[in-house]
Amino acid sequence: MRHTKVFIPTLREDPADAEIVSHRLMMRAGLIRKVSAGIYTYLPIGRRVLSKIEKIVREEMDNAGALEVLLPALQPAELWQETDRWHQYGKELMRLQDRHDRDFCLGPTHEEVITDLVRGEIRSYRQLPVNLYQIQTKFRDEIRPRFGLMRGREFIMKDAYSFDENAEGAKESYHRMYDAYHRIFKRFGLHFRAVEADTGLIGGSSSHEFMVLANTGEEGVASCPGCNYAANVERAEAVLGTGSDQSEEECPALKRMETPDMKSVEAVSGFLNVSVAQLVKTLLFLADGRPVAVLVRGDHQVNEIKLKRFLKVTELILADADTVTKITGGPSGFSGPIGLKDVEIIGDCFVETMSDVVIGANEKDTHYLHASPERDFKVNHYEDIRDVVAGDPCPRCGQPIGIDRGIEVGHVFMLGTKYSEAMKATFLDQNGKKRFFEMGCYGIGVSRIMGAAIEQNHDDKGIIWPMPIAPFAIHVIPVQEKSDRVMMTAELIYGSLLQAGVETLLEDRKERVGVKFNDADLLGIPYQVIIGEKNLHESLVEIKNRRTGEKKKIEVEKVINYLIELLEDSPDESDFDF
RNA sequence: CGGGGCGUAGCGCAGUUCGGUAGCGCACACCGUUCGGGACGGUGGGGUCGGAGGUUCAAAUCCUCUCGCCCCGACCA
Repeated sequence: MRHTKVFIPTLREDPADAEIVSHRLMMRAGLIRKVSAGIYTYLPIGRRVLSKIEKIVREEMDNAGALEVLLPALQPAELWQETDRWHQYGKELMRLQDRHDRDFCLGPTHEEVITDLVRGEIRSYRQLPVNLYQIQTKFRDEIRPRFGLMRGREFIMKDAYSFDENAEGAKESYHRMYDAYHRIFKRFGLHFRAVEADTGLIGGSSSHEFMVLANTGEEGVASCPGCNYAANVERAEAVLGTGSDQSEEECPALKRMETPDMKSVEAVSGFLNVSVAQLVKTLLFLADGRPVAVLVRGDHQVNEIKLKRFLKVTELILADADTVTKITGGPSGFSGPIGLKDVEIIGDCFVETMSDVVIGANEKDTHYLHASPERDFKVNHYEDIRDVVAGDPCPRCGQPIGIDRGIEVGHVFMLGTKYSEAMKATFLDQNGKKRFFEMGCYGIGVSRIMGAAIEQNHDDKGIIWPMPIAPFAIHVIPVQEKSDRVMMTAELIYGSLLQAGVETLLEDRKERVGVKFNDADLLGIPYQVIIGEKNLHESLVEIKNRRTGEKKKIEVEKVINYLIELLEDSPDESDFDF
């Protein structure tokens, strides 16, 4: 396409309200515009990228035997009342009423609608399994939409739902989707990991998240370099490695120590000149209103999801300063397990292996030295309740694991019969017996992928698209638009590429080169063909690799074949050799 | 919902402390020069200062209410 015929309103300056890099670059490169918080318009280039993403998703879903449908975004309350999610979903559900005051919502997800469809149409095990998917706009009234496309109130998602006659079949469907997701993300040309994940509100027995790795990601991803273990840090098991035990040396007697104003772990460790790993911090929580003391090593973090699961509570709040004093008798910052009364004490497993530690004394400006679990204080339960950290042993093979940041772009769940039971969705099995469908659901955040791809692939000049989802493959840039020779060559190359089926953008604006080059780098089309008078005198044009910045001069007659070969050879970002 | 910040031209901002009738840069239109990394000169157009109410001779500026946006937190595919 010709630049002057496509609407690409680039911005010279960063928009004031865009914080993260993908948001800034999508605004600047003219991919999106904001309409309201968490609500965006996709401009032509943005829409092209979405189409690329959708095309790959469709091809792989179709290959995996899923069938595309389109479910309504506007959904009646009755369906949601059947599963009780009309209430459970809370304020995140966008609700509205029609002119007769009947309740509706804008779908944040489609389990209810799809289950309603299937229960009405599928009667026999002979019709199973079935997997239906759609690419559609979803609505979630987020507490706080943020990060541009990363957390919108309206966003585009591919969701698929599988229905099987039994658990084994459901497992098979799940694995088919899991494999399809691997192919999809590989084809996008993105670095990603599939990780074990928490099932959250959707429920079900098993689930994996697909994370695009980027250091701006919101999620922590623990993964093992030695085996294929990978998990969301929310869920990753923290295990004791060999050698984590302290020496058998006798621990000296407990000793009180003045620690004036030393409230934080770092302050105490600095003041006493001991490592933070020699401290045990005590955090007070209110678990459904009940006070609980939690012990973890000074440099470890309490994992509230694990703790919640262990305590089997729905609400877990870190106690405020007043509550701490009420529970422990001492000021916040000096809490410890010694002398705590009427409080359940949960210790992280690692604490059990420690001895001779520093702990708070539940008294202003005081800590204890040389404390040892069991000898000096009692712990009711030892449990894995902390976040894993880099270097922790892999729970499968024991090698030290690494922690990366990731952006969740896909999630697959085994749902079991949660929805089919709630909605009485049954079929007849071989014996003519009614059974509930075994379900699975599978989501891909289509619009979020666009943002995640940019988070992972950009530099200070702009976007660097992986070829498979780039809006165009080649950007043809004539330098001097007044030169007939330059313009004719540009038109020739542009025309030939189009004829060869290569998606090409021709820079045909009357702008200075600086503007053209800077906008080209901002747009991030993988290869730029730069046509200038100087090189043309020697019948050469220049090809610039946007990712590496590498430039190569090629003879005009050979450039089309050269580019076509280049595109065939480099389907993704990991393969950019000339 | 709690904490912090911001709404002035399409975009980025100054002006608000201390009231005096709105400005800068970019962008846009036209003319000329320039032209392989965001040019220069000239001319020109564009504003209910987020909205409502109030105080005042006079309000972008002070007061009250309200709407919107951004960031942190709790929460979440």
